[in-house]
Amino acid sequence: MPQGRGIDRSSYEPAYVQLVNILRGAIASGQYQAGDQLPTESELCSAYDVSPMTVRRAIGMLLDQGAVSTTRGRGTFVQPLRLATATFDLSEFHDILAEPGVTARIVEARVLPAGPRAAANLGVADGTHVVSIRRILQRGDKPLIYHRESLVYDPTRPTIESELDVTALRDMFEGGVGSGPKRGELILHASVLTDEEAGRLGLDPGSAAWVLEHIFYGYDEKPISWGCFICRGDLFSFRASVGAPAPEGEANAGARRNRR
Amino acid sequence: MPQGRGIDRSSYEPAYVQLVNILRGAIASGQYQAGDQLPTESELCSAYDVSPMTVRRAIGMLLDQGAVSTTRGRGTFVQPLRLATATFDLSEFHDILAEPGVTARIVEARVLPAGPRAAANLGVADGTHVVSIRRILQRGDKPLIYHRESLVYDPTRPTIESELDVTALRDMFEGGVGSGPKRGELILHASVLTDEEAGRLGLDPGSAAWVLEHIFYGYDEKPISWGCFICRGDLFSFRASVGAPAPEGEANAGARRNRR
DNA sequence: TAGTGGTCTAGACCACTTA
DNA sequence: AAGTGGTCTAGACCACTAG
Repeated sequence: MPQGRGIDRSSYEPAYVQLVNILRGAIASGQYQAGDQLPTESELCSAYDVSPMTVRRAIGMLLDQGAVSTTRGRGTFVQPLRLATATFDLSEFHDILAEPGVTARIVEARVLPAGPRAAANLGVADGTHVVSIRRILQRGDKPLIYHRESLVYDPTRPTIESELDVTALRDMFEGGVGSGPKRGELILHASVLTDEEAGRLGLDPGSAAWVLEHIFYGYDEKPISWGCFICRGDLFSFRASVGAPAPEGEANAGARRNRR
Repeated sequence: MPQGRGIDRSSYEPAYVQLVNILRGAIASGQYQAGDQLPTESELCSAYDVSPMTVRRAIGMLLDQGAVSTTRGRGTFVQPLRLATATFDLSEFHDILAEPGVTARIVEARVLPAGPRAAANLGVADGTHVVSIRRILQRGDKPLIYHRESLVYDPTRPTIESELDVTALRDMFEGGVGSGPKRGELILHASVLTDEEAGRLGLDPGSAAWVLEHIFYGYDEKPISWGCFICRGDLFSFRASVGAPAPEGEANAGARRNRR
């Protein structure tokens, strides 16, 4: 049983968060190692004088973090380090868009017949007219991201003008894409800049780049838009950690919920 | 209030899962749209005849999925689509390693003085001897991933031999890295193959590639290993979705075949 | 002040594993 | 048969938001 700490009932920190930190600390320090069994729920209940639901919630959080696994009838066991649990997010992109000096410059916006790839992805017949938008995200004069997008052309939905400024992109990350799309799929590719892309971004053709491809669907499950963000490989990378999170002594847990 | 469904107490599916599906369906169908307030917890309790904890758990899941946000004193509200909530995982790597015909071929394994980057990342003095391992992951004869790794040389820990076969890599994803490391950090870069890397992978120099860089730390918070997986950009991509997850009945059309 | 979600209690019954 | 985690109940008090 972890030593030296108990639950501080007067703390602003909920009991279940304290318990998570106690257990995670015991794992991080090697007191419980991969494969070891944690104390049973009832043991934890009596050891820390909390109710079963509180222990359950703490263990549930460790489960979500991949730190332990549970088997009904056997117990709770410390999980070994697994790369497969690592996840990457788009916070770097989001941070870029949130910066004050970042603007979007439209380099093309017109209605034209869809190419074969756009038609396939948008679920329309080859040659159907779609709205094509190309824009550069830049900080000052420095291009960061080149965005190409094709939207199904729907004259009854005049949202197009509102799609054109920076806030449209910012909203895509932060606040929602109009009220239209209900669901999106993203694919991240490694790529190398073509001549056109390199020209837009002011780099040499053949430079490393990310491509973040996206498709958005409406409530009817039909595609609304398809496009991709082409990002300088030298400016963006993705980070993740596995195992015991952040060695910083922060009491950062619990902050996962309730963003916004 | 969502219509037409109730909680089936005789189902193998827990009540809270059923409630999540009911609410998510109501959001996906547009019955509740971004910004709308969901029924309060007590309303849901009486509407579906379940206890507060069950409703709470269902809403907690929607919160984790980013589908709703909650504010104490105000209520529960449907979240708009936000790209920033998308996460990518390494399941493709994991799947590759799990395939039966995939093997690891050691192309180098020796003790040599650390270069400046390895020394810095491993936290040892420049020129300290480290174990350098380079291997190719291949399916049959086809190279998929080139892995370079440097391990701090510790004669007291003779785990080195066991690090050399396929299972060592598989375990890194699935089962854990020996019993040594406790924590790891990962960085994903977009890159372009150097001559040496291209030679190892049987591709042309300048091809697109992923580089997954990793550092593992032991219980003493000292680095144990540093290295990177260099992966063919044409074979790997990362997928994620935002908003209501893809419907069961496979309506995702062309999103699958697409590879830029 | 009324209503909301956030936390927590002290149990219960069940399915499952192990011996 | 004993012990484990998985689900669920029917409340409680609190902090916060709103009118």
